[in-house]
Amino acid sequence: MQQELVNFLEGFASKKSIFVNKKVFQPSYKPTTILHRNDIIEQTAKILAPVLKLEKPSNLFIYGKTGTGKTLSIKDVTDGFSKLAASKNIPLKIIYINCKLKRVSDTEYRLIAQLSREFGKTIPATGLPTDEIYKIFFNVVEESEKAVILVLDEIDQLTKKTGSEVLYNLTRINEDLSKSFISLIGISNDLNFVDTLDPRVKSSLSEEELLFPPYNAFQIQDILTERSDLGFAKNTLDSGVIPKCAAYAAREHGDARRALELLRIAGELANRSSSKKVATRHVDEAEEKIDRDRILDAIRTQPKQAQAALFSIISTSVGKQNPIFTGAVYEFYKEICTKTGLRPLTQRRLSDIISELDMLGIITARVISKGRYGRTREIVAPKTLQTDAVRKILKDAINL
DNA sequence: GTCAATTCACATGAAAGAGACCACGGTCTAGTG
DNA sequence: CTAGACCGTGGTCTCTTTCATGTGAATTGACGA
Repeated sequence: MQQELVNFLEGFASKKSIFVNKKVFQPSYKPTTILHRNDIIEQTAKILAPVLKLEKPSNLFIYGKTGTGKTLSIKDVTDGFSKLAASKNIPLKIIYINCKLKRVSDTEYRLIAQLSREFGKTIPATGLPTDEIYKIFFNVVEESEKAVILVLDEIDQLTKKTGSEVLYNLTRINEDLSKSFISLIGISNDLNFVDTLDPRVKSSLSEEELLFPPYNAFQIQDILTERSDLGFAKNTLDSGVIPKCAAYAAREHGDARRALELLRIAGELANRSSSKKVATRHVDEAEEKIDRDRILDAIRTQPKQAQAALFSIISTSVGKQNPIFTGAVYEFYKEICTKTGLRPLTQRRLSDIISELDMLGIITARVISKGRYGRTREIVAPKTLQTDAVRKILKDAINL
């Protein structure tokens, strides 16, 4: 190892870290007190209360933007109920499922299979007819008298992919159950989600609704202060740091998760640059780094075809002032494919890939009409992507 | 000059196909007592 | 006789292709002033 590096590492090891407990900044960390959510937690608990008398509570629908404490608050409430039920011997089963998890619970089959697994059944990942799975699930619920509360986080992801069929079946399953019942709690980031639902599902799912408002800058400051007292060593934060993180996050619709991440990265950057304190400039750097990392990560994890498409986009737009269009990208893309031996996709598919890349925030693409000269997507690759480093990553990825 | 019709270059939708997984049940095979 | 290997069938899931339809404004061309 190079002497320089050794020196650095020695210095690094002997120096005191700014952090005393990094875990408190992780999204999975569960604080003992949840700030600024008391009233909502109380309401939720009241709605669910009948379950303790083995009466079916109303289905509950919860919405609010990301990082507004939805998941955290609900988990807090349900944990409370679980404990209470356990101490009073109430047969209550609370199942929390995140519908976004790929290959676990993002389709009808997988969701029901996952539910059955929660009851201790072993279900193959695929291979059985869907109604078979429903039967298994039904039987295991009906096996003994019990109350089931089903929390479906990111429920919008589920219906986006599979339609509202599943939800309809789940809300209706109570009609056939005699000993037990299932209450649904749906959580969604998408405020308009309910309106896109099938009306039958809509009315039964949202018997009760709760909205999690975004945190304002002061509330985020409270949260950050609380966490940093736990996570950072004493007197390692410049006074402006927390307000700045809070301000950034409040601007992005009050996302507390993001604020915490920002603070953590800023701390890490300060650590690495071996300064004794976290300064506001570290926050700026952190903001930039998060952005960059997110995009690079997204690029790296894309499937090959998408990478080839992105490479075509970047290559065609490099050195050009004007935005480029789908047709040009597709021409270039076909060339790339013949060069690399990749099977070229149809333009139809490429069009979808481009809009997917846009959704991921990697590029900007919007549909414009050029009148007589047709209708197409105007694609802009940000300057930060038009670097040799990015192109190299992509080139390697598609073996060019 | 005005206005509706036309036209371009794709976008967008729906449906269906291909191929990878997988479970299940039946048949065959080889090893065991 | 039996455990395990080996099909064939039928199911899900993801990624694509195929076919069909939609779309917004620049351009065109007819019309009237």
